[in-house]
Amino acid sequence: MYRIIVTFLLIFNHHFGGGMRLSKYFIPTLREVPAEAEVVSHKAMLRAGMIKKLASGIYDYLPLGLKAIRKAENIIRKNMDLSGAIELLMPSVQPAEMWEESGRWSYYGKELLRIKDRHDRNFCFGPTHEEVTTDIVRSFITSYKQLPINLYQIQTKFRDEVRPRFGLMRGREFIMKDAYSFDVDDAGANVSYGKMRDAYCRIFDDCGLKYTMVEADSGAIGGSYSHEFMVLADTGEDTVISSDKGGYSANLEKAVCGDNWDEWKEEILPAEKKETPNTRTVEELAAFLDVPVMKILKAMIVNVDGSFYCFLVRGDHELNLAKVKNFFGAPSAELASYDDIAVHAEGAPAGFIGPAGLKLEIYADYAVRAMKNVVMGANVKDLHIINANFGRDFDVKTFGDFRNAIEGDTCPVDGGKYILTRGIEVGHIFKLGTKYSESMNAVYLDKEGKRNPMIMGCYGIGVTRVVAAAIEQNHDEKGIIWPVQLAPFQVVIVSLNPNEQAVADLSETIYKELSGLGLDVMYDDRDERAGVKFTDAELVGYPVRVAIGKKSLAEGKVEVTIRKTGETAAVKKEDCISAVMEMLEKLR
RNA sequence: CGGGAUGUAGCGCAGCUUGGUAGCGUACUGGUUUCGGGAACCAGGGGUCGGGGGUUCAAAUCCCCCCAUCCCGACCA
Repeated sequence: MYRIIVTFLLIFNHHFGGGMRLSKYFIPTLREVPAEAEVVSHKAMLRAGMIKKLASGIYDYLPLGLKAIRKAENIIRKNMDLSGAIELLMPSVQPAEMWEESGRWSYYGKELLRIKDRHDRNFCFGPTHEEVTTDIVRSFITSYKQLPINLYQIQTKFRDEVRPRFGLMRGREFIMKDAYSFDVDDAGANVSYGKMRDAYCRIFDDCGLKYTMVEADSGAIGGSYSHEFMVLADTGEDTVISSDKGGYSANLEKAVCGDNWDEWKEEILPAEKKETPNTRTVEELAAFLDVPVMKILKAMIVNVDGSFYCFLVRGDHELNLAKVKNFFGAPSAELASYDDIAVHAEGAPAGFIGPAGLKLEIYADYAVRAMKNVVMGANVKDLHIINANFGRDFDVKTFGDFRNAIEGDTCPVDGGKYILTRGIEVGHIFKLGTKYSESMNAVYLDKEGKRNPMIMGCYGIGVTRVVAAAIEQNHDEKGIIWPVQLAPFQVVIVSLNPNEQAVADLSETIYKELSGLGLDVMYDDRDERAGVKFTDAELVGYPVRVAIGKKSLAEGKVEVTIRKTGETAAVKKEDCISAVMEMLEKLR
């Protein structure tokens, strides 16, 4: 019996925790930051010896980095399994046929890394796995009785990003958890979606991260919905819009702007032409005329899938092309090129375009309707019209929500004021509908024996990005401050005088006891000076540090320190284990 | 893809203008002392100066081409 328990403990430790001696481990910390790193998490991961760059956007995961990645993966795996999703593993290299079938071989641009095998057949390195999953499901699932099903994997992906940057934050090769659900009908798909939403909340809670779930743009794929999970960090690449009343949050592309403007209380003035040489930007124009930027009517010519329209927004607002695209239900919308402007703007160069006299349909943002006595382009170089007014001087076909929200806007959902924060997109869940099931013929027979396409959802988490985001959110000038749940090692034992027998013995004892409890313990037994060990410990970011040295040991004590707060307690050596456990508990 | 910059020892940098035997800091190896907050001294090892071509008696340095890496932009006229 005893032997069985011991065996179990050994296995348990091997899989779920255990100790490591730093003298026998591999954490190549750097004293100086490689010049290539710009953002906090990138610098910290390089300095802490977690990653090494192999090529642009492609990194080695060194042991410490891999440990953190595995922690995140295990939290994700546990919650995915709990939600009823089933893990499998699909190939990273995929045949072009799959992608031709779904129509994405030509649609997907240069981000898709295409490769050929020795027989000159086309393959790609998978940036995502809708096609492959759909192929599996259509091969084996034919009846409503086998549905719903949700399959997921944790796999290395490759996207040949235009501009990889910020280390693991936007790499080309990265690790992703992706899940795909298949349902018999819309209601079922909504249930599957809800389960994933709940699982994602649990995952990011379990990771110990501060995050928010926001409504996201669902893009051109179906009229369904989508949510993003954002880890909040000042250094985030994305803007999160939320109402200060807490009733709404969304990303910038999606965040709704209301038709809730009061008309400006101004007397209507006669329109007048003004020479405005070299005022290409709104700021230059406003400065030249000495009027506020918001009095300027910004006119832009937009190429919506080959058709051209003019869009008007207030000078201090920005046009949101995603909203334009969705308004027309078009696959693409972009600002017109200079050549196209020359054709469609009556010869006026960019900067002097105005709605009056254009042979294009004019659309305007809601905020424009409230404007009075505006400055607009005269469609002639170096000429603007001041005191122009809607109805008298220009017309608009339709007003709509066509702009980016800004701080202080009134939220049309709950009436609060918009607040902008920065976030890092770590998860995205998506109701796909039948896009892939229809193009790839993933159908099932219902109770009546009729063929129906399955309703799909897809759900992604950037595992490596979660790790980077955790650092971005939790660090100080000394280094990383791991949330306990993601920490590669929860505790470090720093032996300050490894050559003193008493110190070495006690370090050894405490090390064995803590690792015996299933904790991930790093024992810094190196023959290094105290300063080196402390600095490394802070850089690597162990949540709890136990310092054992002859000075405090002379009084029978050791020091236990919390990385996050710097809080240190000198505890009796007998109480060390319980003090560590207590601190770890407090940090969870 | 456009603009800017950089490439010299593992890492951080100088040298380049004005061509003439490749340097500093740190890291690394050996030794002595030290060692509870990145130790001191002594002695060492380590370089296709991103690659190719050109000019020259002579190129890290000047010229041309290429490559790589980073930053900014590629939506606000």
